[in-house]
Amino acid sequence: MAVNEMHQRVWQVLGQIPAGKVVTYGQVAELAGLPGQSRMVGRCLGKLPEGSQLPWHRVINSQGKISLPVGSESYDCQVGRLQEEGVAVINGRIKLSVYRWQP
DNA sequence: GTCGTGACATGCG
DNA sequence: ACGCATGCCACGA
Repeated sequence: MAVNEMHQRVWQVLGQIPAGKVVTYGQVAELAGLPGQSRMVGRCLGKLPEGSQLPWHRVINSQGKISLPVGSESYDCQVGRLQEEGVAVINGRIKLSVYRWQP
């Protein structure tokens, strides 16, 4: 089944994201070889184990915002980590023009 | 086996 | 800038 393989692709892409940078779901999907299937990326992250060690917090939507519900632990965790890595999060928004990782 | 939902993206009004 | 509608695919009820 290719599902497992595409998950692997996604994990690998996440690992390539440098600290202090962020990427959109579409970007990850494209790098993973799944153009247009950004939903799969998001679904994968949701299924991600807690001790996966993958920098899922560097993945945001095309609007430069975090897709998680505001007030949830994941959201808070993501924002905190991003800010620690030097990413400015203003009003829950990130400047993609500055922090977007481009390979 | 069908239906609805989801950590999305893009286009329109 | 914002909300609504459509497309894409996998998964659970």
